[in-house]
This record gives sequence, structure tokens and C-alpha cells, in this order.
Amino acid sequence: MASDSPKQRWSTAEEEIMKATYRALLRHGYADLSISRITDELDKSKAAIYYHYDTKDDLLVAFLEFAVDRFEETIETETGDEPPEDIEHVIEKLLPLQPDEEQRQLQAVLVGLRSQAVTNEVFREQFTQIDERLAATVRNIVERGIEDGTFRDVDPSRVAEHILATVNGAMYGRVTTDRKSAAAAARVSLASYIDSELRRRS
Amino acid sequence: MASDSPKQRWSTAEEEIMKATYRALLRHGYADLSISRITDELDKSKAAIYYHYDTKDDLLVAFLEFAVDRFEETIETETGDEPPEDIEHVIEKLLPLQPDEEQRQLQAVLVGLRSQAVTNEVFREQFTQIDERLAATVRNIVERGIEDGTFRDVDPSRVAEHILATVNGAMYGRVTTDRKSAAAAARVSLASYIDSELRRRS
DNA sequence: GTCTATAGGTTGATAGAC
DNA sequence: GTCTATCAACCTATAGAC
Repeated sequence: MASDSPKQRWSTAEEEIMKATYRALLRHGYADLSISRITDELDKSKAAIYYHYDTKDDLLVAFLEFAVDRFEETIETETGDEPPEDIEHVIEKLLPLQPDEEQRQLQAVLVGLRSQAVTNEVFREQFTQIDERLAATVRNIVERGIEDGTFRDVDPSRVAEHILATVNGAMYGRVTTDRKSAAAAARVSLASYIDSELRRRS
Repeated sequence: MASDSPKQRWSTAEEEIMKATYRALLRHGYADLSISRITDELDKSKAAIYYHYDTKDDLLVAFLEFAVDRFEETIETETGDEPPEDIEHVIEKLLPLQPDEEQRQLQAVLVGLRSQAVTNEVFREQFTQIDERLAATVRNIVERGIEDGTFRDVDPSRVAEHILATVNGAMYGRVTTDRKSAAAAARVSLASYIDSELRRRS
């Protein structure tokens, strides 16, 4: 009942396994991930992993949740009451102009996991929900902007999907190509779009 | 010397292997691709594959070229002289409103390959070039539009990156989520953006 | 060029001791 | 909960016959 002791999702051992999986994925990528390679990053044996997870698939599903949690923590967005700034804020969280190493790594791992969504239904459901939540966040901001008169009477859903697709695509390009300034260029153009197409002329 | 017999990139046997690899990737995804699984889709033995390709890696690099060729064939764009329509044309090629099964499959395979670009330099260089060519195509159209007065004096490079990111992101979402109408919504909003932000008011 | 057979290594997973 | 030792299955790759 106390305010601390928040229901733990991961025991200490499990969290160590998740972190080792994270490091192994960074080093080898999803296609070359194996239990042995996770063990290489972990101060435990293979059998220890199988004590906590029945199969490799179970471990991967758990890791997907772990990575998604981390992702959604980093974009947790305390939303203000200035729609244009709120949108900028969300975009900066999703597609930082100058991402630090931690952000780049998490995105790289997520892209590896997300590609599995093509053939794995559990993964696809997770990423469907992620995009659903992100689109809803943007849509809500646009709706508020329309109500308070900051934004034109656009279709909030369409605009939200446009923004989400651009941000996702720019991030995708950032981790799968060497086109260093492409993501920033897309972001600048997106901001200018929001300003000119969304914002009501005064 | 004759106009036919264009330098063949793939022998008959090699093309059969590439097509079998394609089918195996569709069925199992990149992470679970093996020579045996390619053989399952092929009327040849494992040894036959190793006669044509020294290692699995060599085969995968060859397949990457094969898939990229197919992709660039499908978007080969006979460009007209009406910039707004040319852009619409390119976008429809990259992100069809109603993709047929063949288009969906090729995109699914490409997303699987592209995720390898995160950890594999050869793959990353290929996708860097693909995006470079696509961005250049869009940029050229925008530049022509500015010159002939159809478009406003926007930054062609930024706008091109914006369009490419949106299209890539919407395609990415299409093959990795179940959000069926998201891609179409993004495309409609993108078209409206091009019309309102790019097109010069008359 | 393609085959069968096989070598040698790694994989996911388990048994049994502590 | 974690360990070592082990297994069968599968993997990439090659040898040698045709």
C-alpha cells in the first residue's frame, strides 16, 4: 500500500538477462542472435536463462516488451496547452535533431525487432499498438489545436498519420543508411508544413 | 553488338536460386533463412547453390542486388513535364493506394533486408544509394517545378527528404502493422501538403 | 552443373548436481 | 537459482562421383 514498491515487471535476474539481450542485439543483430551470444554478454549460464524463460521465443517476446517499455519511457510527453509547441515536443522526442548514442542504439534495436513484425504476429500486434498510441497522441494535440482556434479545420486523423509516417520514415532512414542530414531535412520540412498548413493565418 | 542479348546479370540457374531465395524469405523471414530452406523452394540441391555462390553471405549480397533491381524496375518512372503530376506519379509507384499482392511481397522482403543494414555495411551502402536515387528523383521534379513557375520557391532538397521519409514511413508501417488505412491517410495528407505548400497560388 | 554423403560446428533445450 | 555436461537437430560448407 505504500507509495514505493511499484509492482516490479522484472526481477533482478530477468532484468540482467534483458540487458544482456539488448547488448547482444546491438552487437550481432536480430538474425544472428542466439542464447549463447546472450550468455556472452551475461554473467550467467545458458541454463540460468532457461530457468527464467521456457523457450527462446518466450525470451524474445519478453524482450520486445522490455524494449517497448524503454521506448515509451523516453517519449513520455508531458503535454502543455500550446498545440504547436506540443507537436514540436513530440516530434523532437521521436526524431531528435541530434540523437545521443543511447537514442540511436534503442532505435537500431527497435528497427531490428520491428522487421520481425512482417512474419511474426505477436510482434506485429505490439508495433500496431505502438503506432496506434503515437498516432492518437498526435491526433489529440491536433484536435485541441482546432478546438482552441490555433489550427485550421484540417482532418486530425490524416494529419496525424502524415506526421507519424514522416517521423517513422526519417528514423528508419537514419538507422539503415549513411545519409546523415536526410532525417534533419525531413524534420525541418515537416515543421514548416505544420506551420504553414496547420496553423491558422492570423 | 545486336540490340538484343543484353548482358545477362543472372544465368538461368542463378535466377532460379534468386527466386527460390525470394520465396524462402517470404515464408520464413530473413532471420530464419537457411540454405536448406532455399533448397526447399528450389529444384536443386544445396551443393548446386554452393557451385554458384561461395558462401551464404555471397548469396545474400547477390540477392540484395536482385531484389533492388526488381524494386527499381517497378518504380521506373517515365517522367512527364507537369511537376505536380510527376510527383504524384512517383508517390503512387512507391506507395500505391491499393498495392497488389506482388507489391506487398516485394516490400515485405525489402523491409527484411533493410533491417540488416543496421549491422551490415554492404547492405547499408545499398540502401543509402536507393534512398539517394529516390531523393534525387523527387528533388529534380521539385526543381523543375520551381523553374517553370508551378511551385513556390521552396528548398527542393528539404521537400524531397520530407516526401521520401513520409512515403518510406508509410510503407514501413504498412508491412509491420495491421493499421490498414494509416498509409492511405498519410498519402492523402501528403498530397494535400504538396498542393497547398508547394503549388504556387494562382 | 548437379548429385549424395558427410564433416565439423553451433543451435535450442534438458538432466542432474549443488 | 545457477551450474556443468550433454543431446539431437540443424547449420554452413566440402569431397568426390557422375
